[in-house]
Amino acid sequence: MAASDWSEHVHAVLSEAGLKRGGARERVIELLAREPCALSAVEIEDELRARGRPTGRASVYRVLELLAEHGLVERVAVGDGQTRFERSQPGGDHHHHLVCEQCGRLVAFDDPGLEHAIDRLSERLGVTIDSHDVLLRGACRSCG
Amino acid sequence: MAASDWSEHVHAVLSEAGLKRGGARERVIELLAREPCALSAVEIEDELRARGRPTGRASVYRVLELLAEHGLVERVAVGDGQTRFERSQPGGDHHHHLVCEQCGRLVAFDDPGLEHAIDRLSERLGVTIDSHDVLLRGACRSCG
DNA sequence: CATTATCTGGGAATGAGTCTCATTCCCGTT
DNA sequence: AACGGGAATGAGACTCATTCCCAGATAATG
Repeated sequence: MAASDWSEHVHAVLSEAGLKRGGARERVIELLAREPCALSAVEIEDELRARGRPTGRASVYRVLELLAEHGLVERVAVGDGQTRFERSQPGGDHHHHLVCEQCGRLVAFDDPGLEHAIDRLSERLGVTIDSHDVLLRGACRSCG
Repeated sequence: MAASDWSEHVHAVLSEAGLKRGGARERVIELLAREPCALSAVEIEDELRARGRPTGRASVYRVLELLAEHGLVERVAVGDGQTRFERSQPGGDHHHHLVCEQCGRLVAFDDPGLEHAIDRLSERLGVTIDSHDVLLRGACRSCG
């Protein structure tokens, strides 16, 4: 899904939900569309200000919350005390992350074996799993 | 590993590292030894005060940091804005958690299949994995 | 028991995230 | 094009976990 497709998809979903448009929303969506890397609310606020489009903190958090509610972004926790957000893949596809302890870079990956193991786990434990997160810590290929 | 064994192990490791003893340290260690469930620093501070052994906030955080550095406790992030800590198992054994979205309870589990999937992943991606976290969100057996 | 490095705790500082509320904006209706 | 009401926005106060600072207490050692 290209950035522009994602952004169109977002607008379609939000309009479908009967929501109006607004400057702050457009700006945050546009930024997320162009920067697929996981961004924190603070980074988004700073980046928008740096681009000469200052946007209220409350609005940034509101937009992120709204997008998350509609499954349009995913929260990514990498263990620094901040919540990061990145646009989610279509069709329920999702990936996880490796945090490189040397360079701090975030490496995305997906793995059917891992997903399968989690599915089986759900049955074994007799619980319902709505969602899951996996975070690896280590050295990325360049640093390892 | 029984609680008392863990507590002895902790004292052995810290003494080996040439550290002195102190009241705050003893109190936090004792509490963690008896309550294997993942506790946050705030909960620890409150619980100690409730037991009539008030302990400075800074000391609680310092002890937890110290124990974590020596691999004696593990940080558990469940996505509320707090870091939780629980005594770590011997021999590198470890488990993961399911957060019940209904009752908020934390359910611990382990799964060789999951660990295996992560091991293979390391090879497939060509990266070194030092540690990993898995967090499931869903409904526990009583709520599901 | 003197010495000294370590430990402790009160409180101020920090920083992410939340809340409030007055103002502004969008958009269907007139 | 003007209107009206609900939605969206933003400034800043606020919460709350965590960190920092520093002066005073304490444990181990000789």
